[in-house]
Amino acid sequence: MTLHTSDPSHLAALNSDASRTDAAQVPTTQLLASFEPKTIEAELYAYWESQNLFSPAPAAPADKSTGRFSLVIPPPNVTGVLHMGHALDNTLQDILVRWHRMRGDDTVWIPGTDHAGIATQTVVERQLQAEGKTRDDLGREAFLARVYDWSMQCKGSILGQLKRLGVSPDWQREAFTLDEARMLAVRQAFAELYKRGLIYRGEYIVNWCPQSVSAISDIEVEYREEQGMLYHLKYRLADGPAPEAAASDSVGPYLLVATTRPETIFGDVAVAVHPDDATLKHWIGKTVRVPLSHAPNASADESVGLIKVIADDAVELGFGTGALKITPAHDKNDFEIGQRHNLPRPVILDLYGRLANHPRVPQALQGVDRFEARKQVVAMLDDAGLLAEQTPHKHRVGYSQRHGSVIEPLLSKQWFVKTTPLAQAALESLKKGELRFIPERWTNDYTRWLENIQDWCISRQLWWGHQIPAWYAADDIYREFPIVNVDNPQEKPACCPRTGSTDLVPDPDVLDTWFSSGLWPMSTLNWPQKDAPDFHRFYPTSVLVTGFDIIFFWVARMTMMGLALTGQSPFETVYIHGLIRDEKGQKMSKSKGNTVDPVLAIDQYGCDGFRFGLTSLVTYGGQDIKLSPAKLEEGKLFANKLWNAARFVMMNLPQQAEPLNDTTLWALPAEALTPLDRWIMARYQETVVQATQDLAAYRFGEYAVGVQRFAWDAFCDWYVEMAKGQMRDPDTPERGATTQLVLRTVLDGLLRLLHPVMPFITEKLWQTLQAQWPVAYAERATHTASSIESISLVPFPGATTEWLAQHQAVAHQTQIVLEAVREIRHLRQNYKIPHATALEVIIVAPEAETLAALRDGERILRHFIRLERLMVTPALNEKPAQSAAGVVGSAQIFVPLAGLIDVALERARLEKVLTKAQAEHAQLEKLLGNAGFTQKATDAVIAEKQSQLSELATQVSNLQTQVQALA
RNA sequence: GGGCGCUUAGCUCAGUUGGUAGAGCGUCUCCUUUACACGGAGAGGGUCGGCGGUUCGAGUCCGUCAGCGCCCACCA
Repeated sequence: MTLHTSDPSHLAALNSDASRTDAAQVPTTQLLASFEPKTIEAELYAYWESQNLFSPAPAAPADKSTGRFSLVIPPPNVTGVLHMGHALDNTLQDILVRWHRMRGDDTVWIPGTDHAGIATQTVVERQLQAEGKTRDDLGREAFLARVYDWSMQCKGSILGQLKRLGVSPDWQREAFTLDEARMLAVRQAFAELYKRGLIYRGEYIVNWCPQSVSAISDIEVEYREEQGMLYHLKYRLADGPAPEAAASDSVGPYLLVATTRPETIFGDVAVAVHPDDATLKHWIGKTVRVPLSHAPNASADESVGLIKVIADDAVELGFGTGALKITPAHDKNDFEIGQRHNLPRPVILDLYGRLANHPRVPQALQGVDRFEARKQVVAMLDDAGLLAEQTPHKHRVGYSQRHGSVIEPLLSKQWFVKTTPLAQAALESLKKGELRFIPERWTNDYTRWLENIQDWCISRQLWWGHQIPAWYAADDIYREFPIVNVDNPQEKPACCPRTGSTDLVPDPDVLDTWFSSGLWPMSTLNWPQKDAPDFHRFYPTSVLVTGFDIIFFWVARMTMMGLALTGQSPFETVYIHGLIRDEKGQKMSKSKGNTVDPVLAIDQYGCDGFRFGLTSLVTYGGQDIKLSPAKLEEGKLFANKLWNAARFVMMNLPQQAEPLNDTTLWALPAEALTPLDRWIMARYQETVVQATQDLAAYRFGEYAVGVQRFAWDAFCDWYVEMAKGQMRDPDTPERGATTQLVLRTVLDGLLRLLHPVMPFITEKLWQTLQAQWPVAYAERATHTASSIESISLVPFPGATTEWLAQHQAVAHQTQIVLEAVREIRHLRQNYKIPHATALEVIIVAPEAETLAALRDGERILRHFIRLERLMVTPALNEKPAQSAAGVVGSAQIFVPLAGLIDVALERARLEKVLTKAQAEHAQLEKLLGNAGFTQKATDAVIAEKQSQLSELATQVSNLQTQVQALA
């Protein structure tokens, strides 16, 4: 079947095919005997997209009672590849979105991609490198054009992969963190925060990545424990003997200073000791000489190497030598100490991580890479007799998360966000209950981080990104006086307010990618554009679905920015799922080579099977997920099962033009229904209730597994099997039509229950069923007035609680019949009675209700068990001899097998069952005899225990009789 | 140094207001019955990591110990 985008209904084709078919011959026989996902996925997705099925109605519904559901996608990197984390994240979002859409909520899910500043720029720079060029060769404009082109090229690929997942975001609203609309938001946000003093420019220690030649933020640094060296260096008293003249340990006095980074000694401006350090106290105020400061260096000032010993309690007593060298430009802690003591801060490393051409640095070392310099400095120190000791030392080294290069703390002038007030607002909002985490425990991590937050360095010395909307007068060559057009952020400022100069140059730096990501829930809804209807209609969003790894990077930044700029938390709920790991529980990573490509998995298991398998692994506690192919395989098998169940139903349904109302079945009088009809209907209703509760509580795994159990166990294994009998029994032809009604109605509900997690197969089966015998729904999803025929737009099943209340007891009684079937099957298997042998079965049920249920269920028993003779009686004068026996509730089952059974074997088996029943009985008796229990337990619990006790008592006595009969 | 998570059947894991345990896979047995062998029927298998406490009652709450994993933190 070909789909034409202009064809309003692809069902039309289906219907017309069907109408040409002979009425007796149903079109569904065209469905293949096994489900082949590939044949339907692309076709249906194209159909959905062409019909704009994922877009909400043009305007918000006037009816205020309609629910609202909005969420934004965590935007994948535009040049990235879809991984399993995306697959899980987006599947869960899609489940929510499809569910809410079916419920008729005003639903939108906004898709998009992230420009991923450093990551993307790096890749393109590598491409250039391969061509023997640098970004400077191209120039800023040409380079950006090239990155942009490449990004757009990649975007199609990642979005295409996303579509393979069958997700249903509103593609009409697709956004990109670096597009025009998002740029408006970034500039507005920057200007507003700047105006309020929440963004500032200043010179501080930043994490410098010498490889990307840019600053990065604190959380982009990853610390690894490493085995390094701790060097003890001799800082001689300045007025002691001339140092380099006599390189020997005997020359003193000197102060021993411990450091892991001897190459930074040239940036030393002091040595600090703790004011209470008894052994070193007397050094305070003395002047010492920085080692090697006399190394040949023509330009060196004689006084340069002379530094003071100061007191500061940031020095940890008892660590190392007790003396700390202070290098304010190359260590955060030293920077702070330097500030307190008003010390200079010479920068002795350049932007590429080499020792700089600085007068303090010996000429021989200038331009030498930091790690090479370290080796050379150590050698020089050793030669000069200034290295007292070197010991192995474990310490943490910062690496760029992105590049893997060692991060250099470096004094640098950058833009920062003053985060403390923003974090404070976020914490208050949390306290007021405007935001909640699921699972709740993530609240702690979020809170702790916000409480200890550091200012956020947002400028990057890159080209790919949002250029910082600040300018400088052309003659302000050190960029000391930024000019931000706070009142008209989208425009370049007219002139410098200080000098009136109109010759302005833009700040060359760009913003951290997370700055624009932090605005995502607002910017995608077109904040701050005038009259942005989406913003008013969908902000704040309902839920954010993401992994815990970006709570700090992204979630916290969004809440801070959202609260600061709109006064509202950008979302009400944050649902945090676990990480997908490989089968051994290891994190998936490209370098380990243990990644699973979701697209390949979809090819292998089918999208629905893949989604189902993945979802069934999701736990409420948000545990990490070990991805096992077996689970995906199970999903695939389930899809196949569903497909075949539907095939069976369709093979047994008439071709009918007159629509069936979805309420018809539930209005039938009880007499029109068989016990198993009522049983499956009750089980269906229970499943609807449970599935709805699970989805509402974000229990994705329970939802999926719960519906699966109903589908497979209840519907397929019991009802469909019984339906065969009900439809083919010549004695009760009237049952056939009712059974068809049950099959059609329950299957329809089942498909709708599963649609959120298995969109393709349910759509295909639903459409095919509709073509054969349409169902008309009492309520229709309200989010669109369109007449598109899709399961996405019909209501998610609602429970008919009155019906359930009325029939539950009967359904429960029928359960006993099914248990009897199981017990008899068990006896047959236990005695290895061939399947072909018809059995004689005697059931003794003294209890009226059970007796009635078993008598009503005779057809069920006869259908599932090959019976020669069946007797259901309240009492028996004489116990059947030579019988296999069993108990179900208060009833006894006998299968006389004269001469066939092994008396000893049966007796042993029964005794085992008896022992178990007796033990349980004894425990219950003890419990009920315990005054503490009867006084404190609730009535309901006591009543339940009492009924269990009486049933067990009956079973015990029955079993005892049976055992005796075999004596 | 703080904080968090996990430890339940051979394997992978559920188990949300405490009422003596469940699923899937695997194992064993049987069945090609006209939706599906990508299937059906049945069986076996657990002192819920150790110890202690609260309680009439604990896999479930508290304490403690052990093992595994993760996050955060300026000991040079």
